Amino acid sequence: MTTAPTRRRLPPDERRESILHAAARLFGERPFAQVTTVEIAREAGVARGLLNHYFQDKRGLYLEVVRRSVLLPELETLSPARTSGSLADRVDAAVQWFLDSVDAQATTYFAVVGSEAVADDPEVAALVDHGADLAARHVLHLVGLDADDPLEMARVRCYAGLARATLHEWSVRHTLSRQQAHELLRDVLLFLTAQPTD
Amino acid sequence: MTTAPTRRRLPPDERRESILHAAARLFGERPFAQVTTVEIAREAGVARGLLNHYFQDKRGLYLEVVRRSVLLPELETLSPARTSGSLADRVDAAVQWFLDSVDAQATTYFAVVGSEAVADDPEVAALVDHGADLAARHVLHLVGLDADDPLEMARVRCYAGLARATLHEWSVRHTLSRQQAHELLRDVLLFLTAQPTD
DNA sequence: CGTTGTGTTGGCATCCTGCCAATAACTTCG
DNA sequence: CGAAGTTATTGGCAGGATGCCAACACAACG
Repeated sequence: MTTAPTRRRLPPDERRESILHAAARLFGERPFAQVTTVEIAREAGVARGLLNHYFQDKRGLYLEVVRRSVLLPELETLSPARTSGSLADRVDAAVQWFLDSVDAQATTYFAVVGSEAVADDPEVAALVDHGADLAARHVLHLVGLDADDPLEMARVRCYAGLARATLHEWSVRHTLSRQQAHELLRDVLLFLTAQPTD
Repeated sequence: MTTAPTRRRLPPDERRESILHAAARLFGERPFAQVTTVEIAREAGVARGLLNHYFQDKRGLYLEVVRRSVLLPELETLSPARTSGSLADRVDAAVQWFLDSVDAQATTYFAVVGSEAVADDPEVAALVDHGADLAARHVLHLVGLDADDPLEMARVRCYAGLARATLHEWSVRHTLSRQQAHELLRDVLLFLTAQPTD
Protein backbone atom coordinates (compact mmCIF):
# COMPACT_ATOMS: atom_id res chain seq x y z
CA MET A 1 0.00 0.00 0.00
CA THR A 2 1.81 3.04 -1.18
CA THR A 3 -1.39 5.07 -1.03
CA ALA A 4 -3.07 6.87 1.84
CA PRO A 5 -0.16 8.91 3.08
CA THR A 6 -0.75 10.26 6.55
CA ARG A 7 -0.24 13.73 5.15
CA ARG A 8 -1.55 15.20 1.98
CA ARG A 9 0.02 18.26 0.51
CA LEU A 10 -2.28 20.66 -1.31
CA PRO A 11 -1.66 23.90 -3.15
CA PRO A 12 -2.16 26.70 -0.62
CA ASP A 13 -5.20 28.19 -2.31
CA GLU A 14 -6.96 24.86 -2.35
CA ARG A 15 -6.23 24.05 1.26
CA ARG A 16 -7.16 27.53 2.30
CA GLU A 17 -10.43 27.13 0.49
CA SER A 18 -11.29 23.83 2.13
CA ILE A 19 -10.63 25.27 5.57
CA LEU A 20 -12.76 28.26 4.75
CA HIS A 21 -15.51 25.95 3.60
CA ALA A 22 -15.50 23.94 6.80
CA ALA A 23 -15.41 27.08 8.91
CA ALA A 24 -18.33 28.62 7.05
CA ARG A 25 -20.39 25.53 7.66
CA LEU A 26 -19.71 25.47 11.38
CA PHE A 27 -20.00 29.21 11.95
CA GLY A 28 -23.25 29.03 10.09
CA GLU A 29 -24.85 26.72 12.59
CA ARG A 30 -23.30 27.89 15.85
CA PRO A 31 -22.09 31.25 17.23
CA PHE A 32 -18.43 32.16 17.12
CA ALA A 33 -17.61 31.34 20.72
CA GLN A 34 -19.18 27.93 20.55
CA VAL A 35 -17.11 26.77 17.62
CA THR A 36 -13.64 25.59 18.57
CA THR A 37 -10.67 25.61 16.27
CA VAL A 38 -10.32 21.90 16.96
CA GLU A 39 -13.68 21.28 15.37
CA ILE A 40 -12.88 23.35 12.33
CA ALA A 41 -9.59 21.57 11.91
CA ARG A 42 -11.24 18.17 12.27
CA GLU A 43 -13.99 19.13 9.84
CA ALA A 44 -11.39 20.21 7.33
CA GLY A 45 -9.25 17.16 8.00
CA VAL A 46 -6.31 19.24 9.05
CA ALA A 47 -4.12 19.90 12.05
CA ARG A 48 -5.26 22.76 14.22
CA GLY A 49 -2.02 24.64 13.82
CA LEU A 50 -2.64 24.99 10.13
CA LEU A 51 -5.53 27.34 10.75
CA ASN A 52 -3.11 29.78 12.30
CA HIS A 53 -0.81 29.38 9.36
CA TYR A 54 -3.37 30.42 6.76
CA PHE A 55 -5.26 32.90 8.90
CA GLN A 56 -3.76 34.89 11.72
CA ASP A 57 -6.07 33.48 14.31
CA LYS A 58 -9.55 32.16 14.87
CA ARG A 59 -10.89 35.67 14.61
CA GLY A 60 -9.15 36.22 11.29
CA LEU A 61 -10.72 33.07 9.91
CA TYR A 62 -14.10 34.22 11.09
CA LEU A 63 -13.69 37.62 9.50
CA GLU A 64 -12.83 36.01 6.20
CA VAL A 65 -15.98 33.90 6.34
CA VAL A 66 -18.05 36.94 7.10
CA ARG A 67 -16.40 38.96 4.37
CA ARG A 68 -17.37 36.38 1.81
CA SER A 69 -20.98 36.17 2.80
CA VAL A 70 -21.43 39.88 3.18
CA LEU A 71 -19.98 41.03 -0.09
CA LEU A 72 -22.70 39.33 -2.07
CA PRO A 73 -20.41 37.83 -4.70
CA GLU A 74 -23.17 38.03 -7.25
CA LEU A 75 -22.98 41.75 -6.84
CA GLU A 76 -20.41 42.29 -9.57
CA THR A 77 -21.60 39.56 -11.87
CA LEU A 78 -24.95 40.83 -12.94
CA SER A 79 -25.37 44.56 -13.10
CA PRO A 80 -27.28 45.23 -16.27
CA ALA A 81 -27.80 48.81 -15.14
CA ARG A 82 -30.94 49.29 -17.11
CA THR A 83 -31.47 52.99 -17.49
CA SER A 84 -34.52 52.29 -19.57
CA GLY A 85 -38.04 51.71 -18.38
CA SER A 86 -40.14 53.68 -15.97
CA LEU A 87 -38.93 54.46 -12.47
CA ALA A 88 -41.42 51.95 -11.12
CA ASP A 89 -39.97 49.25 -13.35
CA ARG A 90 -36.41 50.02 -12.38
CA VAL A 91 -37.31 49.99 -8.71
CA ASP A 92 -39.04 46.68 -9.13
CA ALA A 93 -35.99 45.25 -10.85
CA ALA A 94 -33.72 46.48 -8.07
CA VAL A 95 -35.81 44.80 -5.41
CA GLN A 96 -35.92 41.66 -7.46
CA TRP A 97 -32.15 41.66 -7.71
CA PHE A 98 -31.74 42.08 -3.99
CA LEU A 99 -34.09 39.29 -3.02
CA ASP A 100 -32.55 36.96 -5.57
CA SER A 101 -28.95 37.51 -4.56
CA VAL A 102 -29.81 36.91 -0.95
CA ASP A 103 -31.84 33.85 -1.75
CA ALA A 104 -28.81 32.37 -3.43
CA GLN A 105 -26.59 32.01 -0.35
CA ALA A 106 -29.42 32.25 2.10
CA THR A 107 -28.14 30.09 4.93
CA THR A 108 -24.81 31.76 5.44
CA TYR A 109 -26.19 35.19 4.84
CA PHE A 110 -28.84 34.87 7.47
CA ALA A 111 -26.51 33.31 9.96
CA VAL A 112 -24.30 36.35 9.68
CA VAL A 113 -26.35 39.31 8.58
CA GLY A 114 -29.96 38.31 8.54
CA SER A 115 -30.33 37.66 12.22
CA GLU A 116 -30.71 41.37 12.35
CA ALA A 117 -29.42 42.18 15.75
CA VAL A 118 -26.18 42.55 17.62
CA ALA A 119 -22.76 43.19 16.26
CA ASP A 120 -20.70 42.32 19.22
CA ASP A 121 -17.60 43.06 17.18
CA PRO A 122 -16.84 46.44 15.57
CA GLU A 123 -14.70 44.91 12.86
CA VAL A 124 -17.46 42.54 11.85
CA ALA A 125 -19.86 45.44 11.98
CA ALA A 126 -17.58 47.34 9.64
CA LEU A 127 -17.69 44.48 7.16
CA VAL A 128 -21.44 44.25 7.24
CA ASP A 129 -21.54 47.99 6.96
CA HIS A 130 -19.40 47.84 3.88
CA GLY A 131 -21.61 45.17 2.40
CA ALA A 132 -24.67 47.32 3.00
CA ASP A 133 -22.87 50.20 1.37
CA LEU A 134 -22.14 48.21 -1.77
CA ALA A 135 -25.66 46.90 -1.97
CA ALA A 136 -27.12 50.33 -1.46
CA ARG A 137 -24.86 51.80 -4.11
CA HIS A 138 -25.87 49.07 -6.48
CA VAL A 139 -29.54 49.67 -5.84
CA LEU A 140 -29.10 53.37 -6.47
CA HIS A 141 -27.32 52.50 -9.66
CA LEU A 142 -30.10 50.20 -10.74
CA VAL A 143 -32.74 52.74 -9.98
CA GLY A 144 -30.77 55.38 -11.79
CA LEU A 145 -30.00 57.83 -9.00
CA ASP A 146 -26.74 59.50 -8.14
CA ALA A 147 -24.78 57.14 -5.91
CA ASP A 148 -22.38 59.86 -4.85
CA ASP A 149 -24.85 62.18 -3.22
CA PRO A 150 -24.11 61.64 0.48
CA LEU A 151 -27.63 62.40 1.60
CA GLU A 152 -29.09 60.05 -0.97
CA MET A 153 -26.67 57.35 0.11
CA ALA A 154 -27.61 57.80 3.74
CA ARG A 155 -31.28 57.45 2.91
CA VAL A 156 -30.70 54.31 0.92
CA ARG A 157 -28.59 52.89 3.72
CA CYS A 158 -31.54 53.42 6.01
CA TYR A 159 -33.60 51.62 3.44
CA ALA A 160 -31.10 48.77 3.59
CA GLY A 161 -32.09 48.37 7.23
CA LEU A 162 -35.67 47.99 6.17
CA ALA A 163 -34.59 45.47 3.58
CA ARG A 164 -32.72 43.35 6.12
CA ALA A 165 -35.62 43.36 8.52
CA THR A 166 -38.06 42.50 5.77
CA LEU A 167 -35.80 39.70 4.69
CA HIS A 168 -35.81 38.45 8.22
CA GLU A 169 -39.58 38.50 8.43
CA TRP A 170 -39.89 36.71 5.16
CA SER A 171 -37.19 34.09 5.30
CA VAL A 172 -36.76 33.41 9.01
CA ARG A 173 -39.97 34.24 10.80
CA HIS A 174 -42.21 33.48 7.85
CA THR A 175 -44.59 36.26 8.77
CA LEU A 176 -44.49 37.56 5.24
CA SER A 177 -44.62 35.81 1.91
CA ARG A 178 -41.98 36.60 -0.66
CA GLN A 179 -44.72 38.35 -2.57
CA GLN A 180 -45.55 40.57 0.38
CA ALA A 181 -41.92 41.24 1.14
CA HIS A 182 -41.33 42.19 -2.44
CA GLU A 183 -44.25 44.56 -2.51
CA LEU A 184 -43.33 46.20 0.75
CA LEU A 185 -39.79 46.83 -0.35
CA ARG A 186 -40.88 47.99 -3.76
CA ASP A 187 -43.44 50.42 -2.46
CA VAL A 188 -41.19 52.00 0.12
CA LEU A 189 -38.28 52.30 -2.26
CA LEU A 190 -40.49 53.89 -4.82
CA PHE A 191 -41.79 56.21 -2.16
CA LEU A 192 -38.29 57.15 -1.05
CA THR A 193 -36.96 57.77 -4.52
CA ALA A 194 -39.94 59.87 -5.43
CA GLN A 195 -39.63 61.91 -2.26
CA PRO A 196 -37.57 65.09 -2.68
CA THR A 197 -34.43 65.13 -0.53
CA ASP A 198 -35.42 68.14 1.46
CA MET B 1 -8.36 51.29 61.91
CA THR B 2 -11.51 49.37 62.41
CA THR B 3 -12.83 50.52 59.06
CA ALA B 4 -12.20 49.17 55.61
CA PRO B 5 -12.93 45.53 56.24
CA THR B 6 -11.44 43.37 53.55
CA ARG B 7 -14.93 42.11 52.82
CA ARG B 8 -18.16 43.98 52.69
CA ARG B 9 -21.44 42.20 52.84
CA LEU B 10 -24.29 43.62 50.75
CA PRO B 11 -27.87 42.57 50.24
CA PRO B 12 -27.98 40.33 47.17
CA ASP B 13 -30.04 42.67 45.05
CA GLU B 14 -27.67 45.53 45.65
CA ARG B 15 -24.54 43.55 44.92
CA ARG B 16 -26.14 42.05 41.87
CA GLU B 17 -26.98 45.51 40.66
CA SER B 18 -23.46 46.87 41.12
CA ILE B 19 -22.02 43.95 39.16
CA LEU B 20 -24.57 44.48 36.44
CA HIS B 21 -23.64 48.14 36.30
CA ALA B 22 -19.95 47.45 35.92
CA ALA B 23 -20.59 44.82 33.29
CA ALA B 24 -22.83 47.13 31.29
CA ARG B 25 -20.13 49.77 31.22
CA LEU B 26 -17.44 47.41 29.99
CA PHE B 27 -19.60 45.54 27.49
CA GLY B 28 -20.63 48.92 26.20
CA GLU B 29 -17.14 49.86 25.17
CA ARG B 30 -15.70 46.52 24.08
CA PRO B 31 -17.06 43.35 22.46
CA PHE B 32 -17.96 40.35 24.56
CA ALA B 33 -14.84 38.32 23.93
CA GLN B 34 -12.51 41.19 24.75
CA VAL B 35 -13.96 41.75 28.18
CA THR B 36 -12.63 39.37 30.79
CA THR B 37 -14.49 38.39 33.93
CA VAL B 38 -11.44 39.56 35.88
CA GLU B 39 -12.02 43.08 34.61
CA ILE B 40 -15.69 43.06 35.46
CA ALA B 41 -14.94 41.77 38.93
CA ARG B 42 -12.25 44.41 39.46
CA GLU B 43 -14.53 47.14 38.14
CA ALA B 44 -17.24 46.04 40.55
CA GLY B 45 -14.76 45.65 43.38
CA VAL B 46 -15.58 42.00 43.82
CA ALA B 47 -13.97 38.59 43.59
CA ARG B 48 -14.28 36.94 40.24
CA GLY B 49 -16.04 33.93 41.64
CA LEU B 50 -18.94 36.07 42.75
CA LEU B 51 -19.96 36.68 39.17
CA ASN B 52 -20.65 32.99 38.81
CA HIS B 53 -22.64 33.03 42.01
CA TYR B 54 -25.07 35.69 40.85
CA PHE B 55 -25.14 34.77 37.19
CA GLN B 56 -24.58 31.32 35.81
CA ASP B 57 -21.60 32.32 33.79
CA LYS B 58 -20.10 35.16 31.79
CA ARG B 59 -22.63 34.58 29.09
CA GLY B 60 -25.51 34.77 31.55
CA LEU B 61 -24.24 38.09 32.81
CA TYR B 62 -24.00 39.36 29.27
CA LEU B 63 -27.52 38.27 28.44
CA GLU B 64 -28.83 40.11 31.47
CA VAL B 65 -27.07 43.30 30.37
CA VAL B 66 -28.51 42.96 26.90
CA ARG B 67 -31.97 42.25 28.23
CA ARG B 68 -31.94 45.49 30.15
CA SER B 69 -30.80 47.67 27.31
CA VAL B 70 -33.09 46.09 24.77
CA LEU B 71 -36.33 46.28 26.67
CA LEU B 72 -36.32 50.06 26.60
CA PRO B 73 -37.31 50.54 30.25
CA GLU B 74 -39.01 53.78 29.39
CA LEU B 75 -41.37 51.74 27.30
CA GLU B 76 -43.84 51.12 30.10
CA THR B 77 -43.44 54.47 31.80
CA LEU B 78 -44.80 56.85 29.23
CA SER B 79 -47.54 55.52 27.00
CA PRO B 80 -50.08 58.27 26.80
CA ALA B 81 -51.75 56.38 23.96
CA ARG B 82 -53.21 59.43 22.40
CA THR B 83 -56.08 58.33 20.23
CA SER B 84 -56.84 61.91 19.48
CA GLY B 85 -55.31 64.06 16.76
CA SER B 86 -54.85 63.35 13.09
CA LEU B 87 -53.04 60.27 11.88
CA ALA B 88 -50.12 62.48 10.88
CA ASP B 89 -49.89 63.87 14.40
CA ARG B 90 -50.01 60.46 16.02
CA VAL B 91 -47.33 59.16 13.68
CA ASP B 92 -45.17 62.14 14.46
CA ALA B 93 -45.60 61.53 18.17
CA ALA B 94 -44.66 57.87 17.80
CA VAL B 95 -41.45 58.72 16.00
CA GLN B 96 -40.67 61.35 18.59
CA TRP B 97 -41.14 58.78 21.35
CA PHE B 98 -38.84 56.31 19.68
CA LEU B 99 -36.02 58.76 19.08
CA ASP B 100 -36.29 60.08 22.61
CA SER B 101 -36.25 56.76 24.36
CA VAL B 102 -33.21 55.68 22.42
CA ASP B 103 -31.49 58.99 23.01
CA ALA B 104 -31.84 58.38 26.73
CA GLN B 105 -29.61 55.33 27.02
CA ALA B 106 -27.83 55.92 23.75
CA THR B 107 -24.41 54.48 24.53
CA THR B 108 -25.51 51.08 25.73
CA TYR B 109 -28.23 50.81 23.15
CA PHE B 110 -25.94 51.44 20.25
CA ALA B 111 -23.28 49.16 21.59
CA VAL B 112 -25.78 46.34 21.63
CA VAL B 113 -28.48 47.04 19.09
CA GLY B 114 -27.52 50.08 17.11
CA SER B 115 -24.42 48.70 15.53
CA GLU B 116 -26.89 47.20 13.13
CA ALA B 117 -25.18 44.08 12.04
CA VAL B 118 -24.38 40.62 13.24
CA ALA B 119 -26.01 38.60 15.95
CA ASP B 120 -23.43 35.99 16.51
CA ASP B 121 -25.61 34.51 19.19
CA PRO B 122 -29.17 33.23 18.67
CA GLU B 123 -30.15 33.86 22.25
CA VAL B 124 -29.05 37.46 22.06
CA ALA B 125 -30.83 37.75 18.77
CA ALA B 126 -34.00 36.50 20.41
CA LEU B 127 -33.73 39.20 23.03
CA VAL B 128 -33.24 41.94 20.51
CA ASP B 129 -36.06 40.45 18.54
CA HIS B 130 -38.31 40.63 21.55
CA GLY B 131 -37.29 44.23 22.13
CA ALA B 132 -38.16 45.10 18.56
CA ASP B 133 -41.48 43.38 19.02
CA LEU B 134 -42.35 45.45 22.06
CA ALA B 135 -41.27 48.66 20.39
CA ALA B 136 -43.24 47.84 17.27
CA ARG B 137 -46.31 47.01 19.30
CA HIS B 138 -45.98 50.25 21.17
CA VAL B 139 -45.66 52.23 17.97
CA LEU B 140 -48.75 50.57 16.56
CA HIS B 141 -50.53 51.42 19.77
CA LEU B 142 -49.44 55.03 19.58
CA VAL B 143 -50.49 55.32 16.00
CA GLY B 144 -53.79 53.69 16.81
CA LEU B 145 -53.62 50.54 14.74
CA ASP B 146 -54.43 47.01 15.74
CA ALA B 147 -51.36 45.51 17.37
CA ASP B 148 -52.68 41.99 17.09
CA ASP B 149 -53.01 41.81 13.34
CA PRO B 150 -50.06 39.55 12.44
CA LEU B 151 -49.54 41.08 9.03
CA GLU B 152 -49.59 44.58 10.44
CA MET B 153 -47.11 43.53 13.11
CA ALA B 154 -44.79 42.06 10.53
CA ARG B 155 -44.87 45.25 8.54
CA VAL B 156 -44.08 47.36 11.55
CA ARG B 157 -41.27 45.02 12.50
CA CYS B 158 -39.81 45.63 9.08
CA TYR B 159 -40.19 49.29 9.78
CA ALA B 160 -38.25 48.77 13.01
CA GLY B 161 -35.33 47.71 10.84
CA LEU B 162 -35.54 50.96 9.00
CA ALA B 163 -35.68 52.75 12.33
CA ARG B 164 -32.53 51.06 13.61
CA ALA B 165 -30.62 51.81 10.45
CA THR B 166 -31.77 55.40 10.46
CA LEU B 167 -30.73 55.70 14.07
CA HIS B 168 -27.37 54.37 13.09
CA GLU B 169 -26.96 56.90 10.31
CA TRP B 170 -27.97 59.72 12.58
CA SER B 171 -26.23 58.93 15.83
CA VAL B 172 -23.19 56.97 14.78
CA ARG B 173 -22.27 57.89 11.23
CA HIS B 174 -23.63 61.41 11.41
CA THR B 175 -24.78 61.30 7.82
CA LEU B 176 -28.20 62.52 8.83
CA SER B 177 -29.31 65.21 11.25
CA ARG B 178 -31.88 64.34 13.87
CA GLN B 179 -34.24 66.51 11.89
CA GLN B 180 -33.66 64.50 8.73
CA ALA B 181 -33.87 61.21 10.58
CA HIS B 182 -37.12 62.25 12.14
CA GLU B 183 -38.62 63.29 8.84
CA LEU B 184 -37.54 60.13 7.09
CA LEU B 185 -39.03 57.92 9.76
CA ARG B 186 -42.17 59.98 9.96
CA ASP B 187 -42.77 59.98 6.23
CA VAL B 188 -42.24 56.28 5.77
CA LEU B 189 -44.34 55.34 8.77
CA LEU B 190 -47.10 57.55 7.53
CA PHE B 191 -46.78 55.97 4.14
CA LEU B 192 -46.92 52.47 5.58
CA THR B 193 -49.90 53.09 7.79
CA ALA B 194 -51.79 54.75 4.99
CA GLN B 195 -51.05 51.87 2.64
CA PRO B 196 -53.73 49.19 2.57
CA THR B 197 -52.48 45.81 3.79
CA ASP B 198 -53.11 44.06 0.55
C1' DC C 1 -21.12 36.86 73.65
C1' DG C 2 -21.46 32.43 71.13
C1' DT C 3 -23.91 30.50 67.24
C1' DT C 4 -25.96 30.20 62.82
C1' DG C 5 -26.71 31.49 58.01
C1' DT C 6 -24.91 32.99 53.83
C1' DG C 7 -22.49 36.53 51.15
C1' DT C 8 -17.79 36.32 49.67
C1' DT C 9 -13.30 34.83 48.67
C1' DG C 10 -9.15 32.39 46.77
C1' DG C 11 -7.28 28.68 44.32
C1' DC C 12 -7.61 24.42 41.49
C1' DA C 13 -8.69 21.90 37.28
C1' DT C 14 -10.01 22.34 32.63
C1' DC C 15 -10.43 23.97 28.16
C1' DC C 16 -9.03 26.83 24.30
C1' DT C 17 -5.92 29.42 21.79
C1' DG C 18 -1.42 31.17 19.59
C1' DC C 19 3.22 30.00 18.75
C1' DC C 20 7.13 27.30 17.02
C1' DA C 21 10.38 23.88 15.79
C1' DA C 22 10.40 19.30 13.76
C1' DT C 23 8.63 16.46 10.05
C1' DA C 24 7.48 14.77 5.61
C1' DA C 25 5.27 15.37 1.07
C1' DC C 26 6.10 17.09 -3.41
C1' DT C 27 9.26 19.18 -6.83
C1' DT C 28 13.34 19.81 -9.23
C1' DC C 29 17.84 19.11 -10.61
C1' DG C 30 21.93 16.33 -11.27
C1' DC D 1 16.24 7.34 -11.19
C1' DG D 2 17.90 9.15 -6.82
C1' DA D 3 19.15 13.09 -3.84
C1' DA D 4 18.67 17.67 -2.26
C1' DG D 5 15.64 21.53 -1.46
C1' DT D 6 11.32 23.79 -0.62
C1' DT D 7 7.53 24.45 2.18
C1' DA D 8 3.04 22.60 3.44
C1' DT D 9 1.82 20.29 7.55
C1' DT D 10 2.04 18.48 12.05
C1' DG D 11 2.31 17.87 17.20
C1' DG D 12 3.33 19.69 21.52
C1' DC D 13 4.19 23.52 24.77
C1' DA D 14 3.00 27.75 27.42
C1' DG D 15 -0.20 31.41 28.58
C1' DG D 16 -4.71 32.86 29.68
C1' DA D 17 -9.54 32.67 30.74
C1' DT D 18 -13.41 30.41 32.64
C1' DG D 19 -16.34 27.38 35.87
C1' DC D 20 -16.39 25.16 40.13
C1' DC D 21 -15.98 24.44 45.00
C1' DA D 22 -14.73 24.36 49.74
C1' DA D 23 -13.14 27.40 53.23
C1' DC D 24 -13.79 31.94 55.29
C1' DA D 25 -15.82 35.95 57.61
C1' DC D 26 -19.34 39.46 58.04
C1' DA D 27 -23.79 40.28 59.95
C1' DA D 28 -27.87 39.00 62.42
C1' DC D 29 -30.05 36.27 65.99
C1' DG D 30 -30.71 34.07 70.39
